[in-house]
Amino acid sequence: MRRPTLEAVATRAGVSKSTVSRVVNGEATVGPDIRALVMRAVNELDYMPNPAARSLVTQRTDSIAVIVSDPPAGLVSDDPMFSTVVRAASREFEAAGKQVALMLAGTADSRLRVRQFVAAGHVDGVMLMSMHGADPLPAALAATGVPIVSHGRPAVSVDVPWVDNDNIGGAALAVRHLLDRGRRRIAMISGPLDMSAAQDRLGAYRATLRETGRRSIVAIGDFTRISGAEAMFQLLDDDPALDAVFAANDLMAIGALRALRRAGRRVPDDVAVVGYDDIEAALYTDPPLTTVRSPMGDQAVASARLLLGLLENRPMSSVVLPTELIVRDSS
Amino acid sequence: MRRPTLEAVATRAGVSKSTVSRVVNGEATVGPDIRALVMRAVNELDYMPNPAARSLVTQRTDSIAVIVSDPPAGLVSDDPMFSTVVRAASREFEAAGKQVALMLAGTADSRLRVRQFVAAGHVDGVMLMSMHGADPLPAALAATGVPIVSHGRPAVSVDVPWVDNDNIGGAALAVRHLLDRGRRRIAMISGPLDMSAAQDRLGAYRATLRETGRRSIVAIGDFTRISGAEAMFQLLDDDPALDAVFAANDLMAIGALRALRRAGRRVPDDVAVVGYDDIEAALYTDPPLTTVRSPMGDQAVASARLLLGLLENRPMSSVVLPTELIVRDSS
DNA sequence: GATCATGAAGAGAGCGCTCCCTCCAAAAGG
DNA sequence: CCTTTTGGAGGGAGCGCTCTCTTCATGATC
Repeated sequence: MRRPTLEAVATRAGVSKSTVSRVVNGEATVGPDIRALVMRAVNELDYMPNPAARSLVTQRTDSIAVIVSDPPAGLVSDDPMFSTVVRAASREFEAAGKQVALMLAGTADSRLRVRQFVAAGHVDGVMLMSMHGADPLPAALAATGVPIVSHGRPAVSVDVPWVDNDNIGGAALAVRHLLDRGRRRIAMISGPLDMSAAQDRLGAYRATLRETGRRSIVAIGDFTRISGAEAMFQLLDDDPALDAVFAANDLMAIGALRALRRAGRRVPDDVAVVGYDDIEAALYTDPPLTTVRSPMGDQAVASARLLLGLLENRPMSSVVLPTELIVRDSS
Repeated sequence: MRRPTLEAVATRAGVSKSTVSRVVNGEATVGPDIRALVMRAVNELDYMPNPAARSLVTQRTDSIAVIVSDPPAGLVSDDPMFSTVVRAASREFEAAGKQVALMLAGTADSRLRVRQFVAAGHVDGVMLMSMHGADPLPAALAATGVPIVSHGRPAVSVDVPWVDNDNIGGAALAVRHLLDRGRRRIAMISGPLDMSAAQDRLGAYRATLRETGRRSIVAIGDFTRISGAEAMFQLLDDDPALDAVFAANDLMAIGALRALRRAGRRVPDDVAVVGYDDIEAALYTDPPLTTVRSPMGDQAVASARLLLGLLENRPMSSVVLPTELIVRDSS
């Protein structure tokens, strides 16, 4: 037994397919009595339009690809960014009647898959997340003509509108705060330098220190807890006298906290720590983490809205959201 | 300008649509020379089959709905379970050539959306995540005839195969460990009782204590950090002399750790803490958290495989995965 | 009463693909 | 040499829907 079709509903209601189509799509040009008749038939048969047939003719799919650059299996599995951003964006898209197709793009294989998927017309739009600099995906997708937005400014300049937080301003906030607290030797744990957020935060750290004539001390991580811990150990090695560290995200700050504990340093007495993002976990560290709040959820929502606007052919442009320093006990 | 169709490829290669279709779908009954001819035309035109047209006739979509019961906006945004499970399952589905459609099912509205989406034939199968007891969704979806699996045993008995970890065995492990450590007054922070995992963990806690003639002391949380902290305060209020607490997941254990710190109790000296799940964060608490490792990623992979098997009409049955106690410094 | 404007409903082509059926040529068998 | 078998290729119906075009009824206008 097959699912009922438009035609079945039409027959049952004693009207034409066209009329049923009009009712189902909410067009105004149908008399109220006929509309009621059709609705009754629809309900009786539990009719639902076949999405494949519909999108075959409309050339729309009412779905959006959310593309996450996935690390190789096993790495960074519980990234709070993923959860927050995907959820917030999904809610926004669902509210607009768009379905979210989630795709992981880590390997070259999966990037090919993604490109094919998008080029085949599976989705009406694409939202990119956490793109790395070397990634050829944004350009490849832009070439398909499908509207794209990037959550986070792409590292290489490519003609894709984006939404980001004020990484430069936020990082400057963090460093100035440490300076205000009287810290002299402020180190930084940077994110991977092929991501614009990492570049900007590092750049602002350097610039701010330079203003006061101080030297920068940097170790590079990859935004994971473990890399934060490793970077911290290295920094302690490089400059045992450091009295503050600014981590480019909270996850690395958490790793740094653990490394400092292991190394016998007290926070904030010996070393002050400031993170970035203000994830929920920052409230639960010991001591609670001073951090720069980046409005991750808002950023995701803004990205989604940007894309939705693009789909309606409204002129849209990139957005920078403000950040805020949240002072807790780690600094 | 439109994307090239099968017909365009056929014309260019000088063969029939049927032949192109055969080549594109990898059928064996095409001569090697003709196949090469067609492939050349495909590449030259950058042809990609239109998925809507294809699924209109095949009645397949090659996609899977992953349905997450989403809490109201703003709550538990950075659930590590979400990230781990969604990613692991996605990878598995993608490897099998299935696309993942992510749907949030929190409100009654969204549940209706989900039901319609599935009933309309948008997907070939459904994977349910973290279903609560009262949720009518599993039954409603089962009625559509689309294959379903549940990640986590559904609370109410419904004819849906599932994959879970050994909640009873795992919780018993945790409690026995605390008893072995000489703890006398062992409290528990339970998860929401409309979820089977919470029920089973609580049940095993009670049963294990009963064996040794001890009283159980329980507070109920909802698997979030904040609820863990609140539950911990309540437990301290109820029984200031408690010397151990078993939290039904690590997030709540982390909340409990913070509450204990605020209340001036030392961990593990005054109060031992054991969690459940072994999320990555458990390694970074102070002190590092003793916990029951539930193989979340494996469970997600197993759920995905179960569904993929169902789609191939292979007979499949529910799975229980073993757990393991990871002893760290909090107990 | 004849003409025209208006709005509601029906007819049917066509979206791009798959898959059943038919056809044909070459190989195998008598 | 003719018939039968076989495998590779083409023809074309039809999947379920939308949307343009057409038709028809109604009421307004002269």
